[in-house]
Amino acid sequence: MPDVKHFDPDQALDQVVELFWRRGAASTGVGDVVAATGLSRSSLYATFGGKQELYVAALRCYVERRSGPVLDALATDGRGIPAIAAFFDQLIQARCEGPYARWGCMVSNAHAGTAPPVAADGPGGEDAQVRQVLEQHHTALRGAMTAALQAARSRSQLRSGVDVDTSADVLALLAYGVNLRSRAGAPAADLRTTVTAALDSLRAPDPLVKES
Amino acid sequence: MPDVKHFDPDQALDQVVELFWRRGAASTGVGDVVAATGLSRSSLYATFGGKQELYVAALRCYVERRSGPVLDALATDGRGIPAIAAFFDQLIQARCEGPYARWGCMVSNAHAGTAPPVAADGPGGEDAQVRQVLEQHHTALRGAMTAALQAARSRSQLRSGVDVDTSADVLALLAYGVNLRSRAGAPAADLRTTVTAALDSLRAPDPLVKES
DNA sequence: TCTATCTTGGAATGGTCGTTCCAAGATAGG
DNA sequence: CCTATCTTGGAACGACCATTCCAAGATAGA
Repeated sequence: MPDVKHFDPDQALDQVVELFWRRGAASTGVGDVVAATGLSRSSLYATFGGKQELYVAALRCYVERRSGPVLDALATDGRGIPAIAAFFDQLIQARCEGPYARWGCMVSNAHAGTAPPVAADGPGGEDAQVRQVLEQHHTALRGAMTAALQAARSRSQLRSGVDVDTSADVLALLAYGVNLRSRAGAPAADLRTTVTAALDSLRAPDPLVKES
Repeated sequence: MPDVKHFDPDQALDQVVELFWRRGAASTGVGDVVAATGLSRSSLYATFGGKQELYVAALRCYVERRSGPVLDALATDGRGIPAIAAFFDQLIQARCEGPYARWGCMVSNAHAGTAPPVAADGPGGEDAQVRQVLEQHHTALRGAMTAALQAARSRSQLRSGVDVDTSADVLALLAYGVNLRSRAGAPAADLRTTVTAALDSLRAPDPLVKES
């Protein structure tokens, strides 16, 4: 009997993601969302709730549809260190060129744009859901790095003494740094040099087949 | 003949720094600044100009008075890797405990809270001054890391094959990651383990004095 | 086709934003 | 003490904010 929605919420959410990703939650008004999606305020509020819920939905959408596939690819890629290098190459390219150049990572941006977790800030805290998504994403990132490093270990690509778990943490923090600096305009070449150095520090030296 | 200011602008700026540092520029209103400093709007605007100029002044103040001394200490400390380890220890402690716990780093936060540098965004861009401070701080951070690593090299603390400049970049990006993750609530112990692993990957292995 | 039910456009609301303005207060050279 | 000049408190302003509301439109089962 009832009427049906005149738009696709998933597609609308994709546009909202791009807004919040580029400009951040605090600097983006509901009016901007209305203008970008073409929806009316009524549909927006009926479908997603208020601005905060819309932001959380967009952040979840980013994690699931943008980060998720890339991290899954890294986690299941069995090549080891080359897979990690490819991941960072792809990351730096996306952060510095193309339609999302200089937008950073929506999750990294959210780290800085979300209120700090103060004590006695029970699950009622407005940003508690945001922090939960941040934690979920961090776990996924760490997990993907760990899997890739385990593959590297099993292929004897790792220098002796390299610990897989803590090295995964180092690479994860490095990714946050890349995301942050790319948003400020860091040259892609610099970022590439830096992550290459980090990966080289994990790699086992070539079994000296050639020397010059 | 004229009247003289009834307050100390430098001290007021310190309070403003704490506001913008904790809550970010977009989420902090001029009313909040008035409440925190006790100044009137008139004095505020007469002394610092509008909100954006006030934020830039606060960011510069943070870089000069908070980051500056710590980076200088790192750059002139001649101990090498122990100096870098001490720097990160101090950083993580400040980021996770005490009065500024979970505030992150104001500069790192600014990376995410500032509009991306779009093309044809001449020096008139509103956030151009912010990005300039970001770049200045990044250069100082890199420089301090480089100096410390050079000290480490001259003390033969570095593994052979470690490049000082690119390793400095890696450590700088790592610091951004620490700042970001600490704001989201990352445990200090985890961060410490991670940076220790990163430093270990640079360190030359102990001249096997003992084996077990 | 009729109608109950949902959606949609857009006006309206109360609050907050950054900024301006001015009368009253404070200062220090004359 | 006087007064030119700056500072201060706080009211006032228009723009914008997130949110609500309602009449008009669209839908699909009966």
